[in-house]
Amino acid sequence: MYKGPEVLSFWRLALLSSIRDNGPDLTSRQMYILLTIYMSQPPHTVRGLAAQMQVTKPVITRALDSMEKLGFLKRAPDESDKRSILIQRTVKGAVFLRDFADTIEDPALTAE
Amino acid sequence: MYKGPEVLSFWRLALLSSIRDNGPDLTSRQMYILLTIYMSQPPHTVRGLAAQMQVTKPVITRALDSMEKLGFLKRAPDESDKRSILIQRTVKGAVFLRDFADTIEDPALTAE
DNA sequence: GCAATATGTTTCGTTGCCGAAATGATAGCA
DNA sequence: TGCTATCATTTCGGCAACGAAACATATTGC
Repeated sequence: MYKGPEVLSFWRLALLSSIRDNGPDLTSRQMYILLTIYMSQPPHTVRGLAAQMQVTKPVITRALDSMEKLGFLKRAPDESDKRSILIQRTVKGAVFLRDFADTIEDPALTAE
Repeated sequence: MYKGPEVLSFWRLALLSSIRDNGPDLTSRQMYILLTIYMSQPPHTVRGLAAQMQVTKPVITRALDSMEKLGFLKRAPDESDKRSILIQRTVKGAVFLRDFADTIEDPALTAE
């Protein structure tokens, strides 16, 4: 585990790599949602994410809109409760996260 | 060093803590600038940061405006070249970063 | 001294996110 | 059947960020 100044150093270099990477720059909330979809067990719903993050549901809806437009995830109807939707992964989203992990893990990849 | 999925897990939990923290939510660029001011040797100038981050100068100017308004840093004139400014630390900025480090280091701090 | 260059800021128009409130659709319950 | 609650979305006005270009000021070089 990183401790003290180390964690800030890591965070700083990771940010720099990601800033220079010229990919779509997601907000913290968008990034957290994306990571959750890919790293945590389904099902994922708007209300579930909103509760977890302690934000309102429109925040989730809008973040999903943005990332669905990018092709990083997709919505699917929940047949057992038609008020709900299920948020699902896409290949493009998986690739994006894989690249992101590589980028922040090894800052040299985007060094000048 | 974190590797593979680990780095994403760490990043995800750190984001969640920071989202729930109810502090000012800085953009990636703002956060990187702030970390640089506090962790890297002065002098720090607009042009220097812009070059480092590979962004345009207005991006830096506006980020400095935001964070100066928050009291996280201050501008000081460079007497040796009056076209330049020097970006300096503040107590409030140091406290913010210290809290941020604590928060992302120990997600339990903001657990429900 | 004066044109060319460099620094940081401001302006312009655009885009995107925010919270709060209202809406449409579905489900639960009596 | 109706009433209420829940889920997600949309709307509204406001705020903040973006890139590109123009700007004011200061410095450099001929």
